[in-house]
Amino acid sequence: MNASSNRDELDVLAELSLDPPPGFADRLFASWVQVPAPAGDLFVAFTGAGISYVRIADVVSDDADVFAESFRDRFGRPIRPASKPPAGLSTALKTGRASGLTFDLGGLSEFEQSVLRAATRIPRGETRPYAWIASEIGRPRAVRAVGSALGRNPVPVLIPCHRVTRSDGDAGEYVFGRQIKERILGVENVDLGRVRSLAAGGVHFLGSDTTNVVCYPTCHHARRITEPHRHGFRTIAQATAAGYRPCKDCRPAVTPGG
DNA sequence: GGGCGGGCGGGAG
DNA sequence: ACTCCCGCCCGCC
Repeated sequence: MNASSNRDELDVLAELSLDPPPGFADRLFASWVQVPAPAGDLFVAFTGAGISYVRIADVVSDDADVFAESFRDRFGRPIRPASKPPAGLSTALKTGRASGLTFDLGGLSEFEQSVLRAATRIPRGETRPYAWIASEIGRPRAVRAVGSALGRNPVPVLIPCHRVTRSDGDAGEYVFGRQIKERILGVENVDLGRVRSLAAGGVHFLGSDTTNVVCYPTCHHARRITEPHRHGFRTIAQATAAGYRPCKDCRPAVTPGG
């Protein structure tokens, strides 16, 4: 290596560092914001493609540096504070609905993405069993795999995997621990204890004999059924045999075993 | 009501 | 490629 070729290489490097293409920094760096949410402050990371990573500040760490470092560990990419939150975030937090948000879920498998998409369809104040997700995505026996996929949800709270519970009314596992899951569901006004006591009595679905529609117990329609018209069912098969049809909103699933 | 086997995607060898 | 193992499960003994 002689002096002149060394000179050329330096020129090339200098050009790279002095003249970055427009938007280069924005493509290199992801962005983060801290926003208040009903269940506590959220750190939200996003790229040009959408929201890619969420942690609950109080639960993991209030320290933004810790969040930024965990993002870099996971995605191998730098991140810096954003001047404004991604479009639709404040609305999504107010309504508890993820529609209107764009997520960057690159790196997840098709199966995982379809599981997360199904989870976004669970309204605030309601829950669905893991088996419901499995049924929604056309893989009715992949119930446990659904749990595994939800366990890898990079954007918890915004994609509400906390609204997926065990069919016996137990909250089930959660990235941040089951206590946090129960706390968030409490904030969202879900009465899990009621689901649990119904399930303990063998009731997984509620129907109204005025509409002949059968729902999950937390469905907003089920909650409006007055006591004299309320009928419990162990399985959807039993409900349909009794002349009920599945609710079009909560779409109770015919479970493989029942 | 706890324990057990069925079920299935993903990651590690 | 194939096997083994693990996981936010489910329903039946």
